[in-house]
Amino acid sequence: MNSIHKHEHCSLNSVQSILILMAVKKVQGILPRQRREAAKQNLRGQILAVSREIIAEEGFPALTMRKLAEKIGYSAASLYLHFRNRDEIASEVSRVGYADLLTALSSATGKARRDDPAARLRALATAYIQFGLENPQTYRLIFLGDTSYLQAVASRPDGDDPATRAYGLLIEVARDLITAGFAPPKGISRRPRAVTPTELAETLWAGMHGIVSLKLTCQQFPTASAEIMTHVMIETLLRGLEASQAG
DNA sequence: CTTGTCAGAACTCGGCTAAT
DNA sequence: ATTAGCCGAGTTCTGACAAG
Repeated sequence: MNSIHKHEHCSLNSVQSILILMAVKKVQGILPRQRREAAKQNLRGQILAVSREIIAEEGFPALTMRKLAEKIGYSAASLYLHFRNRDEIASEVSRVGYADLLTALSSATGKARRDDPAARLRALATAYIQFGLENPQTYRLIFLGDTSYLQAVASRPDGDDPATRAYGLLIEVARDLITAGFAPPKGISRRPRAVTPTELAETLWAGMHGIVSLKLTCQQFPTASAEIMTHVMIETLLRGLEASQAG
């Protein structure tokens, strides 16, 4: 017995019957499609979650399609219904990694006084280095691995790009430092000019990245703790900038 | 009947190793 | 030093199956 016949036993007028029929059609037609889509999204999320787990525990090279499939209880072939290839999974995991980094940096700089760029730089550098050391496999994936994943994140059609936003946060701090008078010496060339926020930001990033990557890749060296290195790097840099301002 | 999902088989490729 | 064979990995093809 179909839905129409069921409703014929009720004392309903024709308009009500049509409305109910439409509702039934909606439940039959659209809701299952929504359910399927929800299930698909759910599985996609599960694939990404397990991928992150594998990368966090064993590193990116350990993320194989067969291992991933085994862990989620499907065949390797099924993974290709949800992702174009392994690179697309890696790009998506990278994007989540950048998003986590952005959250850490935003949270740290947000706690510092807005009108104190030196304090914001200290907070940002500390958070960055702490993130790298506490999430070594994620850091390796997004900054020490294949740079094409960064490009993939930056060129997403939906514009969801936490990598560029994190970079923008660093440039913002650099700009505030310059505005506040923390200007590096001009004159590395014959035609002196003021350093740009981008140049200062990239130099700062090189220092922070240097500490994290040395700590992750070289167990014996450096011997100084990351905490000491961060402190010395930032304070030396700030004093240098202040001195250049005075001179 | 159509559509979407799944798994098994097979293909291709790169890295490693033993034999020559 | 070179080559053949093996192995593991990513990917594709194809047919079975279930849901609508």
